[in-house]
Amino acid sequence: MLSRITHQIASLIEAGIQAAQAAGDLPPFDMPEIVVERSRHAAHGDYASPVCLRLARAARRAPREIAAQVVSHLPEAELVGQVEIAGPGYINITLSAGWLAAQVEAILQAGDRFGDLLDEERGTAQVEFVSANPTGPLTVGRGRGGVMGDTLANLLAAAGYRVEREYYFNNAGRQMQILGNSVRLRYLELLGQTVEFPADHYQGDYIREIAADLYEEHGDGLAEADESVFRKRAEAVIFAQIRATLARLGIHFDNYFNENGLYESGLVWEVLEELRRRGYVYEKDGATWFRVTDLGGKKDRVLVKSTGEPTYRLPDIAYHIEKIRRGYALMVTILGADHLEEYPDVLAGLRALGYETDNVRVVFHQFVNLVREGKPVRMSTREGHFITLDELLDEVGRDAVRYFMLARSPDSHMDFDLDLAVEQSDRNPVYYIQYAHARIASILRHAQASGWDVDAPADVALLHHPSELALVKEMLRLPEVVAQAVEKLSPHFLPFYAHDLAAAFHTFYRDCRVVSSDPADADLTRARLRLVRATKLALARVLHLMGMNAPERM
RNA sequence: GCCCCAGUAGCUCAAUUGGACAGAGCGUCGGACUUCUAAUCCGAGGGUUGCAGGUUCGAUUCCUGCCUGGGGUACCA
Repeated sequence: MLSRITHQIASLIEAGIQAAQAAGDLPPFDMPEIVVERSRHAAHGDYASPVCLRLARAARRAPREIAAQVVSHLPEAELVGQVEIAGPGYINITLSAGWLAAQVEAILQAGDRFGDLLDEERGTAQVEFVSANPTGPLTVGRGRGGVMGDTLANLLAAAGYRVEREYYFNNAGRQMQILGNSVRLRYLELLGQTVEFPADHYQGDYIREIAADLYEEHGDGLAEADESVFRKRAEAVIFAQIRATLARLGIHFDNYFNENGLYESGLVWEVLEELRRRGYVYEKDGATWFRVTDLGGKKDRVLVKSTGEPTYRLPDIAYHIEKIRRGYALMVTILGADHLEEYPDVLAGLRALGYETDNVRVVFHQFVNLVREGKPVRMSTREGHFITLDELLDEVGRDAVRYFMLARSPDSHMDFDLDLAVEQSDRNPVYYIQYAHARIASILRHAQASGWDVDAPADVALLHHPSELALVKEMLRLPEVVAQAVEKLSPHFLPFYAHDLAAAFHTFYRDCRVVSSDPADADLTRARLRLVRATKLALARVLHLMGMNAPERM
């Protein structure tokens, strides 16, 4: 009943084409892909298919003639109201008012699972995101990846996958040593020693804070301690901070995977040996190189430095193999644009080792530019002057951060204007959407206070006002939007849809009074209560998919 | 130099992977609260989709070249 409308219409058209061919009214040809899309203009009905335009060549007929044959053989269907042939040969379909009204009950029945794609059985999907090493507070850029990954995970769950969220990190490595040493040097400063603080060390105030805490606890007792003591403390503190920041955003992980595990299990070295055995590895200048050029890559890359340490490409290949072995149906990694160069090499490595990579997907997002007073804010973790994700949350709040981070296509560079976000907070699109939800809650409270039973059954066939039907149509788009966002791994469709849905409700609110004091309208009131309850469900679902709150009052 | 992403209304961004007349928000201008929340609604204005070619029934979308901005081009992650 709630399967996607585009699918339903496509199968009707396909049946129409087959019937026309069987009757000899259309010549035989291979069935094309039946494209069905939502009409952009009201004059073109609700849904349209340009399929007859594409058939012109194969059928050797004018598109309009083909369309006429298809339409005359179209099977009967409840959801179809009116069918028209228009323009060069489009088939335009207007949904039936009665069917639309009846969908209100279907939505209520689906409850908080409305929007789910129920038609397909899928396995487990894994989404790996954020994955920042614990060297400092999360940046705003990580926030974008975090929000995108978490929302994609929600979407995949709605699309029928079981979902695991994973955070991949490395607490060994050179960066962590520098971190530990940074804290150690700040600590020694507190003991009154004069130290030279290298430029490539972490400059941020958070380093001094960790050092100060250690000083408070141990006095000068750590004066002779080595870097690892400070590193362990820094890692614990920073990781706790990172988790706290993510929790503020509503992000929680099922699994934290430490890169160390790949060394402990020996997988990293197995991968290297297997690549070597297959002839993709050679030695040069004391380092071990990956012959990516033989695999269609642009440039050979170092896998193991002359120091004996692997570069990140090698463990990254091993990590993907580890994931593949876990048997996921789909693996999605969210990465910033700075990984664009690396990732093809990882995939090439997997293929070279004989792994299928069709279900390994990666989503790159472009950088977030923070803008303050019209000027870009340069961000560098190392140099220590940056706006942290925490500070952004302080200023703007979770719902707005999530909304803005989502409301752009991943490919789009994002300017996040801090002044604007704060200054305009009461005119925020976030509030427009949440207000629709709160308004419905208010209507329901009002109805109850006036003695209505908001759970009472009703005859939804009474819903036929254009604004009522437009609202139902808008709600029925949700499964399409979920499907589209999952297909393209692009969560930005959600905020746009949420806005459209809220707009449809606000228009309905203007045109149709829900709770009437006229006894003659009692049945209509009951029907409209059903409608707004369904709308409230749909709005809440979209907001929750985006990880935002659906407030009862504002 | 080479690679990737972007270039669409004054600003920030969409556009159902090639479909009909390119759409929203913000900003500007003008209207609507004695009625379930005006954080709302209605209307107006705003465009040679960076430029030039090409592919076809049809291009913001695909191809070629150029221009501008961002990122990358590490034995850093």
